[in-house]
Amino acid sequence: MLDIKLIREQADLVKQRLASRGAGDELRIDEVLRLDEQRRKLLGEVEELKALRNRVSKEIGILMGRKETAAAEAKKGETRDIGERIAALDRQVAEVESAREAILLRLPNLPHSSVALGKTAEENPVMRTWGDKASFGFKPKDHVQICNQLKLVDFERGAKLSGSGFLLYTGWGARLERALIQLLLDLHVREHGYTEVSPPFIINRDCMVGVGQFPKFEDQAYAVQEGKDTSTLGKLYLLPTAEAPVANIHREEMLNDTQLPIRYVAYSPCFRAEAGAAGLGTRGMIRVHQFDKVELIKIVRPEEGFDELEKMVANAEKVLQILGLHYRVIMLCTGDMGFASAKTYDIEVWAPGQGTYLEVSSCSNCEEFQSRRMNLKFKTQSGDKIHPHLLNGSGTALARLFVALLETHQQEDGSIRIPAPLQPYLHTDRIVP
RNA sequence: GGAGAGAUGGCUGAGUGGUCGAAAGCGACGGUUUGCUAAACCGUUAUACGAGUUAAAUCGUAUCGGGGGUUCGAAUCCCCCUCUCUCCGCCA
Repeated sequence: MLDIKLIREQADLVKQRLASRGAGDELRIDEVLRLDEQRRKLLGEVEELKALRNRVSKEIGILMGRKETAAAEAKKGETRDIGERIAALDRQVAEVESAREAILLRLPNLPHSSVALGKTAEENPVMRTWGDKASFGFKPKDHVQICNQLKLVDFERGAKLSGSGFLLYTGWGARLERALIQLLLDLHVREHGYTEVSPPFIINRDCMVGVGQFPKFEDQAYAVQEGKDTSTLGKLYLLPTAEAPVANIHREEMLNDTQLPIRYVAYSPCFRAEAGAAGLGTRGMIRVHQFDKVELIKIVRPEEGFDELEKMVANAEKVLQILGLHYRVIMLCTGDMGFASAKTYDIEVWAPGQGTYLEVSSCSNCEEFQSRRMNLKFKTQSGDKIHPHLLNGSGTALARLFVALLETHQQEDGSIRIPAPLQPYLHTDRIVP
């Protein structure tokens, strides 16, 4: 959520930076300002009436104490109708306030000044690449062929269980997936200093609003119901990313400066309805409704936010480096950035069988956009209470990593060479037909 | 799922209709005293929104788990919900 004070005081700046996203959000600013002004005007009126009521009530109390009942009754008559006027004004305030809130919750974050201007993904600058595209002395297969031949994933039966876009990992495939999760968690915990957490996979609405997933992208989530009746529960949702629960761990809290920076790493499955992407548009494991991911979350002082973002990207890159996978890091331009982010780097891994780069990580600094939504603050050394920066990054998504790994390390004989760091987890150096 | 108990400021905990934003204690912070430390003593110690100011000061409103109601007035009475604890049932 954007700071309403910033919108009030620097409306032109806010409009200009929203406009750089190219989604037309700047057109809502004047409406916000109008509602905000209306709200303050109504607040002034109703608070004045409440002050009057409080004053008279207090006098009545004193009169009652002195047993001057008649005088007290007279005063009651005086204030009786004030209550109705207050109630009416309160309703108006609530209306205006929720209209204002509805827009504010749907306005995306302002892109950071260091972000490249652009409209589409074509304009995302490449920051760096690592390694080289794998070359083969034979015709490389794509991951679907490999999975079928080595019986790593049973696509048909996955669809039988849950529908298209759900995967059934089998045999070495299931073991490989588990080994990767373990490797990634250990890497970030032991070498990068993150604290491992394991969140619930079913989360409430507040988590979704807190990270900016809701209300704008409500149709992307799977809502769950308990049995027949959810009337008293409110809706719960399958997490689209571990970011949603983990970033919310300290929601509504006042942290101490000494607690920062906080770094969490979590494994979770991720559930994406992908509404509007009928049939998902891709075959195999590239785009599915459920995939595993190891997620990185940081809560940091604002002045450290962008340094910590660079470190987070480096942490995610390390995953690909130790697995010997060629990748590139791109910066998302203003037009391609996600809703909550002020600055985002994507890491794209090379998948030889696809002949394309696949996004396996997206690392963002959301600045205080999310911490304001979730009322998360910390007390600085000088005693100020301010919102910390919240960062999230994939470290990394698994399904596509799985694809790149198979396609990169496939051998002419149909086997898969397992990179050394993964071998202790999988207890083999090769997956053979 | 059933029965009961509870939710108050950073923490413990008092408060069953009227100067209660809230006693007391602890903690924290500032000060005095002190050879040093400790102790003692004095003081300060919530958040949000709005008005105000260059900035403060200051003023107003709201907040005692959340929402609604009764009343001139609610931490206190009524209703609904959530969560925590204890016991029973069920269960991995």
